[in-house]
Amino acid sequence: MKQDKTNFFDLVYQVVRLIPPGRVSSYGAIAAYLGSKGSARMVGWAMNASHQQANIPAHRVVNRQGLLSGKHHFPDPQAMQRLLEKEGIAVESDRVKDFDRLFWDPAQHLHL
DNA sequence: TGGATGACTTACA
DNA sequence: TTGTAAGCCATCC
Repeated sequence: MKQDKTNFFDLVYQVVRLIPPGRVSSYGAIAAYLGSKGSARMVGWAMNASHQQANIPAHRVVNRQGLLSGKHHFPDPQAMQRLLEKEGIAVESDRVKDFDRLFWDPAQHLHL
């Protein structure tokens, strides 16, 4: 692809794609991995564009509180929770249970 | 060019 | 604990 606009999205896609099944990550963690800690909003923005991208498990990306803040942006709000539960992630009240335990930090696993 | 928006985060009361 | 305010950077009009 061209990517002449920015590779920021592409970087986000790669990180999200690297999230292993049964694990979740946060916008801030991805943003921090990309080098812009305060650009957590951009990660969400990139996720918005990820809908046109394949193999982007956006359902594994939640906010710092473990809330499925992006579920409303899915074709079906319940699809996100269903996918998470299908991978073995417990979801309670739109919130990931044991989020601290299931949290997957890209900078930590990618050995940045 | 500039203001407004956004799937966030942190800090303070 | 919950609510409000500011910061952050890229995109859109």
